[in-house]
Amino acid sequence: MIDRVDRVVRVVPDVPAMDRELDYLLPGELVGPELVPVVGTMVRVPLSGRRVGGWIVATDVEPPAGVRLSSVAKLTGHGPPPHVVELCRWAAWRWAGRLATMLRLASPPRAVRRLPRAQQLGTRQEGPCLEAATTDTELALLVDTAFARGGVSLLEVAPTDDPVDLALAASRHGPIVVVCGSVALTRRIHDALREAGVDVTNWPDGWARASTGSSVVGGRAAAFAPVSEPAAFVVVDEHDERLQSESSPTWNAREVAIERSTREGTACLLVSAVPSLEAVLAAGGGAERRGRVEAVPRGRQRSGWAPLEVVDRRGEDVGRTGLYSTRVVELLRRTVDAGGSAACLLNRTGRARLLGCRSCGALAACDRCDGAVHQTDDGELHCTACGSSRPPVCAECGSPALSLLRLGVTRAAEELEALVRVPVQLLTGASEERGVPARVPLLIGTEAVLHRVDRVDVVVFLDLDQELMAPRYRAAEAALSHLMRASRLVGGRGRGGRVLVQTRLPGHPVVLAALRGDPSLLRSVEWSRRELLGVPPARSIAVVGGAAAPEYMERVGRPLGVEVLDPGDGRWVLRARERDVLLDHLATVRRPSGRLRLQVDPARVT
DNA sequence: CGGACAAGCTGA
DNA sequence: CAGCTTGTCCGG
Repeated sequence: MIDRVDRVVRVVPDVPAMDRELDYLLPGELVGPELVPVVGTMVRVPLSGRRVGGWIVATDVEPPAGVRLSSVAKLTGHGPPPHVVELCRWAAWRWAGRLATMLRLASPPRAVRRLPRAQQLGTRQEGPCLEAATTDTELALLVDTAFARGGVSLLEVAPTDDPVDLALAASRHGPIVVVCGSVALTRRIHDALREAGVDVTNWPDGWARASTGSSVVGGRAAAFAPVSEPAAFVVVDEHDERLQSESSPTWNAREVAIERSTREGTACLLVSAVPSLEAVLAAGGGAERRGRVEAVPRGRQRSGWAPLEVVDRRGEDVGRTGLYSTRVVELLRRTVDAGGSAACLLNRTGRARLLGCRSCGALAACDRCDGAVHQTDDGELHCTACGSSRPPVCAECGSPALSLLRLGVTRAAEELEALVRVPVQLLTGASEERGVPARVPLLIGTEAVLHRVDRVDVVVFLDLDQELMAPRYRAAEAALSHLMRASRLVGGRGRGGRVLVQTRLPGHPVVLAALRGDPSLLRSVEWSRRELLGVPPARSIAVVGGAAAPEYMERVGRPLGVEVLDPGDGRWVLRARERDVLLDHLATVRRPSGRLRLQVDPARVT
């Protein structure tokens, strides 16, 4: 053994709340041929009387004077390679999180004592087998252009284009890292690549093999895969909100892939039928917002969008006709009679979101806190604000006769059954059975329908306005992505299916974009709106909440170039035109002890 | 995070 | 004043 002399290493303990780096002696006898300590290696170290896990983040460091160093207790196994540790540092800065949190994401689920031998060159099957699997020349051309140009590319595809074909086309250029928000899709892509003879592993189970040069397919954390020099990072359905973590740090896999490809000089392919503004900007959009968007041929894109029928409800007496216009009832009847299937969408759970008294006209409110109440499936009136429940009678006059002013999907299902006179299946996020429900002629549900159903002939958005006007800054993009998914379900223009929307906003850019099958029609309008509202990606924001928020905000102070908004509800919003200005400042602010919720560029600001 | 230790509350 | 809870500090 060359190195019997104890060295000093710097370790990040796996205690995110600490957020510190500590130095330890590394006894020479721990170092064996299988596991040589480098930056990223996972260790166990003593920390105030106990042992905790951690990561080496620097070797051969000069320890500060006057501290008695403890020794590393154990080398646990391989960890994220040095360049991924650096990426984690960046991500911790980018989303004002702790390094240990990001390192956890990038680490194997179980200790990896030894790495499998790298695949021999030539073991990977290539050539004819793979070429045969990639029959889609238009997608292949799109991918080849992106590779030829390098850097970050946005590939705007049709709703009906299969990400599997795109991944196949990309993997002709070498090992790739595929990141997607949907687990089901992850499996499909992985299986298809393996079928085509690609050496591929899924994240994070195949963590160890990922570091030996194979392709990787996984969920959002796959952006931290321990690969070196892949041919490309491919972010599938880059607009998918599931690519972002809802809890802080609110890191986004698309942004991680973009940063990583820039650092490592590899290509990054952002794929979507409804590109986010973030992707357009990253692909070199600049001020004109056109970006280097590589789109499939216009005709192909258009034909991937289903024919859209817009039912303008402005002229109707909606108070009388309710949720179902005569046109919708007619279409559903005809579809079911012809042996087809239809799905209705209503993004409101329970029986009713808003109720009024039939005798005195009062709006139903909570008798404890005056908050809004909604009627749950069991008929009770439930208050979201204070959590109390009461029987469905008017709080003002005691009358049990309540009218349902805004229906929830449970009640909507009952009405639909009465109108069309066929059994209706209800499907919500709470519905238990996983996977695809039995094929039924008529289905009603929340957004879950779009994710859990494979194919239908007709999709009806009963209340598109609710989605268009939702108080979330991404509402318009989200609504368009729902319409896109609906197009996918009915199979685009060619299969005889259709999508129908009921709306009072027939001229809304989202509706126009879906009608023309051209998502770019939303982009410029949306950009101006984000500018106006001062939200991402036009501005960088940080939402500060939790018990320790006031003290944190005191420490934040009034930094130059950062706007501080105090809505007065114990939460603050920090806003900056220059992202670096905001994040560099946040990086200098010491967190107070206590609960602090810090969300940088969250998907919603509520 | 979790242990150590200090400061504050309670009961006889 | 013991015995317990609550708060604050700090770790190599």
